[in-house]
Amino acid sequence: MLRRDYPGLDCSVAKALEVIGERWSLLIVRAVMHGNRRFGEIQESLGIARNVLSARLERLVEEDILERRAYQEGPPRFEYFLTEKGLDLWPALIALLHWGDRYSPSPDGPRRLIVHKECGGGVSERGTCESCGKVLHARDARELPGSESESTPFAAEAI
Amino acid sequence: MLRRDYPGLDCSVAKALEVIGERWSLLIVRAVMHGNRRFGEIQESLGIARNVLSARLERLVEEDILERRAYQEGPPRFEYFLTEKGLDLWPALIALLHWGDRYSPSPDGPRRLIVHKECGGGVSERGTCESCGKVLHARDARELPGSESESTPFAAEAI
DNA sequence: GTGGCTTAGTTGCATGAAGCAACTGATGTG
DNA sequence: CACATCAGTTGCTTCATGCAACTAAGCCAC
Repeated sequence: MLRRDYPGLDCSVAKALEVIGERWSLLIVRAVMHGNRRFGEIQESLGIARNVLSARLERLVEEDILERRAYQEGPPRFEYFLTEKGLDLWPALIALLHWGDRYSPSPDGPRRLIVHKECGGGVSERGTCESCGKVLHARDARELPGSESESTPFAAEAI
Repeated sequence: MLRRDYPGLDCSVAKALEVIGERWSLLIVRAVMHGNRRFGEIQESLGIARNVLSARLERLVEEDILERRAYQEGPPRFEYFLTEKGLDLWPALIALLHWGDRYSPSPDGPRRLIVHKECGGGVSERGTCESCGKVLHARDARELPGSESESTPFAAEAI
């Protein structure tokens, strides 16, 4: 990507893309929302090269989108959590997810179903609950297995 | 970016990013929404290298996000317009714009103001009208000058 | 009709990011 | 002691990006 910034552009979309527009960045955020917290988990779930993941995590922590917390001392080991700033990417992710679903659909329907924790209603393209109509945020939603089954807290204890 | 695809990832966000996740792609879509239709206009408004713009436009046309239309024969000249698929990126762009605005604010308030054409109300992070509450789409909104003044049809005649 | 201007690209080259595989370092297990 | 695990780091190759210069095709003025 040569440079990650877009010099001279006074545009909020460009500012956002300077932070999360690099290859893999947004997918890492999504992986963490999905419940992957450790280096190895994220690496495996995305199939990203380890050196690239290392660089991206460092930058995402620098940008205050992820937080790195030690979960043991022995050999120091860390987990990555989303900050508020990171969780606030949820509406953008939901919009992209719906767009991807609409225009590159998988043969067996939506790959994963995001639902409102409280009432179980589907989450619309705009991040609102299709059943109760509430405007949702990252912590209000969780992910259902869809076709694959795995761990499924969409930002459940993401903090 | 080496590869633009994310092989092996069964995720709608990844599918979306395979199409519009390359450096510059989303900014080109935004530039066209903003009213830039010609090669030179887009190039100048973004400061992108001409060969890269050429490659991106070709791909966006291939992916049916932009449509290339001749506006003269003499020396063949073209303009680029958004398709429905391209216009449907609006909610994602709005979400990113708000996120960028919140976390990389410009010193003099929002860089550009997006408003509901019909009633003049502001457009929320979710792409709804803050005044009348309607769920908006690309064609329902337009852009106000903000701090800079320029042409301002946010997808006004984007088709 | 020759030189210059505009528009929309294309070509060639230097740089640097991404991918891959192998390695490190600290620790825990049989 | 040998081996495995986890979280990276290092070295190397390949391909995308950015820059600048060039092409092409018509238009305009003198």
